[in-house]
Amino acid sequence: MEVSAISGTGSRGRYAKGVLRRQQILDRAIEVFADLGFEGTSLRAIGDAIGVSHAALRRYFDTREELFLEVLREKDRQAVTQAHESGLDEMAGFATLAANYAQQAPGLMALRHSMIARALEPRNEHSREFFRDRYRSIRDEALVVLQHARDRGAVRTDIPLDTAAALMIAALDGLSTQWLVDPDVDMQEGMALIEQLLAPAGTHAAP
Amino acid sequence: MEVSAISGTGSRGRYAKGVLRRQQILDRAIEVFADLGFEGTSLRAIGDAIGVSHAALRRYFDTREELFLEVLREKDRQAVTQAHESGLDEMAGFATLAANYAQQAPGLMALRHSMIARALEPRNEHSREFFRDRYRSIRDEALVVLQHARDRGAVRTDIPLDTAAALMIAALDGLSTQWLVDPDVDMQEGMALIEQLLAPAGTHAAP
DNA sequence: GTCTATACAGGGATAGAC
DNA sequence: GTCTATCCCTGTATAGAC
Repeated sequence: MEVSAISGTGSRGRYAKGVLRRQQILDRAIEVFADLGFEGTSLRAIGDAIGVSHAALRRYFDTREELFLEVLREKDRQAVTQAHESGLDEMAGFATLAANYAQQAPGLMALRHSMIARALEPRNEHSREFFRDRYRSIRDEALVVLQHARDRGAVRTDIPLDTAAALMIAALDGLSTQWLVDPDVDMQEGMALIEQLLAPAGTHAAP
Repeated sequence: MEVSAISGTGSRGRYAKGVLRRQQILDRAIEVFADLGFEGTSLRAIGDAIGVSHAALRRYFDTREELFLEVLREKDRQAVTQAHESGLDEMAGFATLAANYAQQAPGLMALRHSMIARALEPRNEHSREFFRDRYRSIRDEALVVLQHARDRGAVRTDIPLDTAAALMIAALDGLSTQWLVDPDVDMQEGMALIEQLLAPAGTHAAP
């Protein structure tokens, strides 16, 4: 089946169908996850939602673990794109914006939680490395934001910014956890507080 | 309920054996978990470690989920007892002490992570309520510590302490996560920073 | 290349014998 | 209280149709 996905290129992608199928699997996986949660999103459930057998999924992903990791990779790529487009790295109040972003996607946060839990299994170095690298990456991104903020005089100068970056990511993660198990928890409030704490003495967050 | 597991009372507890067995299951579960992780700690694996079938465990715990929740409940009780004995609620630098405590028990932190992930499943309200209540409880405890610290002038007065309590717990959780997937992350450093941020301007943490 | 059918080992839960 | 046997589900793996 020579299905050309990209119109206008003129080059019939010989594996275009496979590429589309792969993307379809990832999309359906997220949908099924939203309904049935992590445990419920079995390979058979994903296959059923598409109309193929569970064995077919293995043409595209070696393991279920790898399938979910790819979901997370894709969401990360989308988030990076969105952040750059909206100039988030230059924007003040990004901590509360991050909190708001997290609250828009509770399913995604839950999936991350489930996958991190699996990454802590003794023989799952592969997933553990994924999250190790991911956290290093987002700490670096947070560090850049903090440096820009300090340049504007919005962050106190008596603290190590790399530690502050780790702390901000940690606060976001930890507040997400509390919020996921208890909707009464106000993530925005918590992230606003850490922004206030990071600001120089006598400064208040600008609207 | 004539349960008497404590020697010296003179009354032979009719269910003493059952109580001991129950405790034995919990103890072995932790040991097996340390070796095999969460997935590996199946009811059959725990049963094998004791010398009974997996079905026997159901006399003491309705589900595997409940068994692990009881492990966490017990660890929480022990932590509260230890904290009160060492007067932790009066002590300065409790954030870094908490970080140190977390690092002493990576297996326990991993177990909590796995159980929280399961608590996020759509039809697992029971576990979700457990963690919701647990977080409310430890936020309250953190709030008391912060109030005492403020009374001593160790915490700035322009922030809401209940939000600060949630933030400290979140920081501890989030830093734990980063440390679990990357031993290079320094939890103490992160918790020391949030202590510094909470201190009034011009104050430095006393040794 | 893509997919179905099938088999396998292992999981939690459960019923009923002893 | 503990057992065995069983049920249905899971992820993984392979063979072969088309």
